[in-house]
Amino acid sequence: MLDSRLYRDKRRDEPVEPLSPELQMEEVTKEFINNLGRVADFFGFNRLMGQLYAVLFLSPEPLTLDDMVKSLDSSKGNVSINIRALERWGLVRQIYKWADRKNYYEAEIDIWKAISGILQERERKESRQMVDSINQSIEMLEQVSKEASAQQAATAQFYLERMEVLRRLFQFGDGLLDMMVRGGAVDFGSASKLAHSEEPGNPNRLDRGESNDLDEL
Amino acid sequence: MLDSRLYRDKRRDEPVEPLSPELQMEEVTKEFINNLGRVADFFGFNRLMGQLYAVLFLSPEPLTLDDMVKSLDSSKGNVSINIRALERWGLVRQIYKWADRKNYYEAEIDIWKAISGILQERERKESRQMVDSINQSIEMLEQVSKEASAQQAATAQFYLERMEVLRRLFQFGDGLLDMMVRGGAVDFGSASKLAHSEEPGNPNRLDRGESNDLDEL
DNA sequence: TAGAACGTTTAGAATTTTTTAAACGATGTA
DNA sequence: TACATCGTTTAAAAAATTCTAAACGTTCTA
Repeated sequence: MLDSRLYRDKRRDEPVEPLSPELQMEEVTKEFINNLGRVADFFGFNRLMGQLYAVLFLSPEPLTLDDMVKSLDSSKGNVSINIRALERWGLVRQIYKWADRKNYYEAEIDIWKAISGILQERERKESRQMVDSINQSIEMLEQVSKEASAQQAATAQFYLERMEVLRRLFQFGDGLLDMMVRGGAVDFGSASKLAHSEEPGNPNRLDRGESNDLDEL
Repeated sequence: MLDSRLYRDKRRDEPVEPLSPELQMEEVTKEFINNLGRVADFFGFNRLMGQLYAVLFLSPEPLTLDDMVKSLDSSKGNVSINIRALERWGLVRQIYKWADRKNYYEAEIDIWKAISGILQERERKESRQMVDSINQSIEMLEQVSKEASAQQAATAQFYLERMEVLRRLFQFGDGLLDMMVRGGAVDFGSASKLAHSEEPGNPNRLDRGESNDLDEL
């Protein structure tokens, strides 16, 4: 898809004629746009969102819709929709210019800020949803294991054990996300113990007030 | 999609007639399968993979292809393909029974083990790819900023600054993944500084040998 | 008031992903 | 040998996602 002379496999050492600076810049830009497109896909957004962010990220000045339509060769409607999605995620912001009806956009360069927001609003939502659902299930299973026949109670008990494993995992994940957003510290030494149901003996404390040992969750 | 009596909105307090233990177990199971399907989707797999894992996760004995086809009401081909994908990711393993031609499958219960593998092989691949590409770009831009006109050199310089920001981010991410896999500790206090180009003054050391301060990457 | 410039919405087209049903090959059994 | 069982492959269908081009409403300008 990418027709790049610069990024091709270096092992075949064909003579690489030097490219003009203009072309080199163009290659760098294209490669970058492609990459962010792929990354966006990977993270559950879509290619165009990544590409739009890339274009803005490499632009010294804010750009208009039509600027972006041109540089990405996409349609105006598509760009309009996706740029607004980027805005909602805090990855892009709008700039207003005096006496200019056009909307200008620029990339949020403090990426960590944007990522924190995404983690908080998207990933944590997911983990909480899972934990909540599992907790409800556990409640129900405890009910069942009392009321039901021995046979059923045994199954319920089995479910309970398994559910508990997953609950720990997702709570671990949620704790991790929380630390990422709030700037705490996390020790993954405990993560490998997630599958086992023993109580944590002595949690490994870290040396900052903000830290959090995930075993305790 | 889910026709659940138990998980419906509790705020409308219609009288909830008690369900039989059988039905309760069924509800719990369905809810769980649905949830893992959604989660799998969220993480870039697909719904069926999550559902298959869920079914195996809640089964005391290993199951055959046809067992899973029945409990998920999917086609054999589809299950075959997706169960093998799960196998490749280390989320499911095959069990052989003597004098039985059928293949039996069971879930990997030590989930953290499986997740580590995924992080190592999928997410880290992504981050490394990005870092490598950016590094190549930076090299090229440094070239350009020497050879080119003042005008072009200025643009190259601008690109360089922006690229550096992203390089830091993805290296941070890669370091984080590495710590997750290897069981180290990570301090997210430094993450918020990612966007700024100042050198880290005094890295916050953590109290275990395995720890790693991401500023230093 | 007419028309241009701009961003959004929308209906449908194009593309990608997921699913199915049937064909197939391999292995076992009567 | 004939037949049944089992898992994989495959071609096509179905579903979901992404994209486009045109219509539209607003706002500004001549």
